[in-house]
Order: sequence, then structure tokens, then C-alpha cells
Amino acid sequence: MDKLKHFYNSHPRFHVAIDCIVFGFRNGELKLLIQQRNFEPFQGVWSLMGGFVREDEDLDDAARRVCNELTGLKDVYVRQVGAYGKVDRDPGARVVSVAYCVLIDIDRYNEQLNMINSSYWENINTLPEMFFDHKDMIADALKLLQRKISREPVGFNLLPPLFTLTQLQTLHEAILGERIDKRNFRKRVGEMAFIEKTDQIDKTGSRKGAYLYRFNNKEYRRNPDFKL
Amino acid sequence: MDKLKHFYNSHPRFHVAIDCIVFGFRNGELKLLIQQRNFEPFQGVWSLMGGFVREDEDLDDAARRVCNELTGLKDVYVRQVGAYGKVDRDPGARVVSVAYCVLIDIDRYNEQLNMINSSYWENINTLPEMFFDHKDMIADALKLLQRKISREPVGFNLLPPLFTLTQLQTLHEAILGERIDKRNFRKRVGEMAFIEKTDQIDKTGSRKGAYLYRFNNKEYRRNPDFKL
DNA sequence: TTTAATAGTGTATCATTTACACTTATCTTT
DNA sequence: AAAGATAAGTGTAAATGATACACTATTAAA
Repeated sequence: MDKLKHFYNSHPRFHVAIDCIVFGFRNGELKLLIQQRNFEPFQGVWSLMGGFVREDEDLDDAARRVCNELTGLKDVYVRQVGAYGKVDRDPGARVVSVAYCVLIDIDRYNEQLNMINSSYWENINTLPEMFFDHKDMIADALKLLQRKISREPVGFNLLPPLFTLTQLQTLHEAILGERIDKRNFRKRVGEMAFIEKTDQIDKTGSRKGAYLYRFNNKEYRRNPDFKL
Repeated sequence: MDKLKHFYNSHPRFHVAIDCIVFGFRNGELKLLIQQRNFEPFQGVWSLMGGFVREDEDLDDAARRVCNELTGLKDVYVRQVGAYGKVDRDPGARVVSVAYCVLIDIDRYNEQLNMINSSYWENINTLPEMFFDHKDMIADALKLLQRKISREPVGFNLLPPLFTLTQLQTLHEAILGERIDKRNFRKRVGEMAFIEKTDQIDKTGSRKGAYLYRFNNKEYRRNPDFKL
């Protein structure tokens, strides 16, 4: 047993951090929640929302906790992007950071938190210079999201419970960075029974008004074929 | 500065390990290099090839070093799969493990290392019970490989410098776990100029003999469109 | 009532993917 | 020497999936 302890103790230990790439969608733009550090070290530098992993915490749980602390939200979509472990990626100490892609419905976000955390929503295309390797993490998280958006129903995590097809399409366009043909897009939507048309109409986006749709997860699990 | 140190020291530190999912291909079978631990703790349990990250080492460098220690090979294809950090995933201590997918040309592997490391090559479909979450890592690494094999020229890392088209096809079949139509496969190969036919013939695989091909990386970079 | 702005709808073409079977070359066996 | 066995090598037609494309409907504001 002593031997066992010695086996582990002979190896170094590192801080392990979580960095959250928090995506939101508003006004047709894909946005990222970033934070300006208002304390040393590295005061004033823009960074991702992060925190350290605790002793008694799984990595995924740590991501959910950190995310909850910074957004006030529970039950959000969280997926690991990868581990970042360059020796000098953090000048203060050796820190291995695990990045998580987080998708939230921006309407559920309490904007007052931006005062408290000195954070704000920045368009993904106009990000400032950022802390260490955070730009790499963002690029990797975006690639992950681009890969998933067309094959898995993850985009609905970025939309309110009821949404118009134009919103859904604009979301895909913002994530993929390219225009999509409206008729082809709607044809594909029509093939998925779990994207349900409601009888409610949204009048905020147009004079004519647009039908609101809803994602039915139970129906999706019955026949999980997603393609958009 | 003291404040800075205190900032970091107030957070826990963890062992960080590397686990290598080492793939090889022989006799039409996709194989994994696994190791039976011949020392406590957990003597006799099958596990992936692993090691601990050092203080002065990037994660990726650690993966290459560990991989080199266990296979004797340098310049192998190594890609991160992800970080695994359940609290009790290692009963001996809190260890966060970063898994790496490793592709090697099994012909370059010195089989005598299997004696030294008490390791061996096991078919991916007939793996024994394994250490902690190593089965999860393997599943994730295989998924990564399946995703890449059709869109990037990674498979050549599992083949000798000269290979027949049947070998290449069988490799794809082993990784994807499904049969592929020979004529369609060869049609696609024919569209990629960087898969070059040599005038050499392999007579070991058939009576007739088959032309040997070669992957030309320089040519690939000139026009990097891969689809198989 | 005219204008402006977004919602909503179907078809034809093109490109890609799939299915499919026989001949050739060589070694082995009889 | 002939027959048999084994893997290599080759092209076309049908089906499926992806893309391009333009007008009408509805409502609020001017």
C-alpha cells in the first residue's frame, strides 16, 4: 500500500482548469460570452469563462458547475472539446485546461450577470485578442459545433423553446458561415417529424408573421435521423 | 506576485496521465496494443499503454514520448482523443488522463518489446475486460478514426510505405466494420493523384500478384482532396 | 392604397453513390 | 500438361441525393 502511494507521489501534479466556450444566438448572430479579468494576474485581458476543477468533482461536473456559476443556468448542453496542456500556456503556473463547448438559450441569460462578471456577448467574428490559447479553444469548439449542427439536434439548445424556421436557418448560417437555400432547408426540416409546427405565430420578426416550431425530443428518440 | 502564487495554490492539483490507444493493422485485422500490468497496483489487469506527464512537457510531447518508450518508434501519427476525469476512475489517486489515438505501421514494431512490456496485439473486436475507463477511451478513439479515415489520409500511417489496393481496402473495412465494394473503392482511389501506382508487384498476397501503391504526401498537399 | 419586408411553396437538373459479374494471371495440385 | 484454385483488375446503368431557382401571400407602416 505504501508502494502504491509512492508510485503516484513520484509523479508531478498539475492544476486542472475548465474553460467554457459559451455560445449564444441573438439577432442572427452567433455570439460568445467572454470575460475581461478585473483582477490580477492578467487584469484587463479578455478570456473565456473558466474555473478550477475541485478534488471531489468529475471533469464534466466541473464544467457544469463553472458554467452554472457564470450563467446562472442549469441543464445546459455541455460537450468536451479537448485538453490543452502546453507547458507555458499559463505564465502563472502549470495548468492543464479542459475546454468545453456550451450552448445556451441566450434569452434565459440574465444580462445583469455581465456587470457582476465583467463579461459580455461578442460576435464570434469580431473577437478581441485573447488570453493564451483561448483562441485555439474557440476555433476547435466552433469546428466541433459545425460538425455536429448538421447531424445532431444540438442547435435547438441555442434557440428558445418556440422558434421560427427563419431563426433556425439563420442559426445554421451563422454557425456554418455560409448562406443556405431557403427552400432546400425547409424541405429537409419537413422530413423530420420531431420538428413540430405549432399553431402559434411570431409577429415580431415580420409583418406577415411566421409559424413557430418546437423540437420534440421524445419524438426524436423514436426515430433519431437528423440532417440539416 | 505573492498574491499570484496564492491564487494558484488555493486550487488542488492532480496527476495527469497519458493513455495511448495504439492501432496496428495486420492480416486484415485492426489490432490494439494492450498491456498486462505485471506489478501492483492492479497486477494482471489489461490496460492501455500509458504514462505520466512530466513537469516540463507539453501534453502532445508527453504522448509522443510515452508512445516512443513503448513502441520504440518516432514520428508516429498521434492525435488527442480527449480528457477523462471521473473522480474515482483510478482507485489509487486522483488522475486525469488524456487519451491519444496512435497509428503505427505494425511492420516497424519490434515484437520483442512485447516480452519486455508484457504487451500484445489484440484484435479490436475481441478485447478483454480492461482497466477503469479504458474501454471508453478505445471506443472514442475508434470513432475518431472512423470519422477521419474517409476524409483525411490517415490510414497510410497503418500501412507499410508500399501497399496493395486490397490492403488499403481491407484496412478501411476493418476500421469501418463494413464491407466496401471493390470497384467503387478503386474508382475513388483513381481520382486521387497522390495515391501513386508503382511498377512494383507484391506476390505474397496472391498468385497473380498485385501492383504496389504509395502515398505521396507532397502531391497531396498540392491538392488536398481526400475521399474514400 | 401603395410600399416594404419577410413567409411560404415545388420542380427540374445535376452530381454522387450504389449495385453488379466476368476475365486475367499465376501457382498448386493432380 | 491440364485442371483447379485464388486474388487482381476492370465499366456501366440505375437510383438516390443535392442543388439551383422565382414567384405569391400577408401584414404593418407610410
